Amino acid sequence: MPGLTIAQAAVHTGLTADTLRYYERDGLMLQPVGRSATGHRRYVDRDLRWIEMVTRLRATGMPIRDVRRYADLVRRGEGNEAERLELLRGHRQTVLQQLAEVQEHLGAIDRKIGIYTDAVEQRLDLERTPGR
Amino acid sequence: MPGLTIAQAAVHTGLTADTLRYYERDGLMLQPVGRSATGHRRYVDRDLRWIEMVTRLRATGMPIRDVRRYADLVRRGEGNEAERLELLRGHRQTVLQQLAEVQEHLGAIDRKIGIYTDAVEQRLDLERTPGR
DNA sequence: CCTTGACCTGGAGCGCACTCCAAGGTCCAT
DNA sequence: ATGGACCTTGGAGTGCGCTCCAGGTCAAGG
Repeated sequence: MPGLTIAQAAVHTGLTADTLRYYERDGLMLQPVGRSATGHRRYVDRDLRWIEMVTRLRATGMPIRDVRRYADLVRRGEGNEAERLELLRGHRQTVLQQLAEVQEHLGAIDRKIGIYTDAVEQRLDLERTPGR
Repeated sequence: MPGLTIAQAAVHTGLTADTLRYYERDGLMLQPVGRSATGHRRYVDRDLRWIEMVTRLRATGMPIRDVRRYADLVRRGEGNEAERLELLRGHRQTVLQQLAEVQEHLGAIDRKIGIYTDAVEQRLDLERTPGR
């Protein structure tokens, strides 16, 4: 019987079995995952590669609803590459902006860390030379 | 009457008035925001600067509960700089890791964008030279 | 034969971070 | 002094993305 069980797919993708079922229910898969004779899901390569893409989109902050829109486009087959491109490029811009924002905020936090580091070192110095 | 009204503070901080009240209720402020004679909040400089720090922590993904822990430390006054440092440094590491992860995923998405760009351009070429 | 355990489904529940609302008081320009 | 914008509180509601659960099927091992 080819393909991975849902538990194996969970390990492989780093998601939980619950999340895999949820993604499928929610229309994020390109097609329903195949089933064994007894109705158990079998994840084949194509499924796993698609889940990897979904994971990348999610990990970069794309909402489920937009992942579904993308899945819808891919599912419809060739001919809408321009639309897919627009969606991905839009997402790219969003991510770049977020990255820049986070980096700026992190810079400010780093400066704060610098201040506390100085304060703590000064305290240590004082302790090292007691009697003021 | 000194300080900004909640509406003005909202504009200044980029948060909503509701969120400002929520932050205060949830223990994220260093002390309760001052009030006018009639009980309306007045945000002074110190409040606004603290909210900016909170915003930076939130924007870099720190959960409310950790911001509150940090606020608790600062509220307790001098002497726990080492603890604050530990909290901020821990957060810094988390953020750096996230940034790296997002950048890696974005790289993969960029490669996908490249593929679609090629596909779309090829389609355009075909249209430009009809009758294959 | 019986238990164990992996899987199934539909649906409820949860944690997070807000966001909104009702009912009422305040401010101020005309 | 009146209308309308703004503020107060406590508490309920929302959207997101899972996460968990009950009750059931099925196959394999002891």
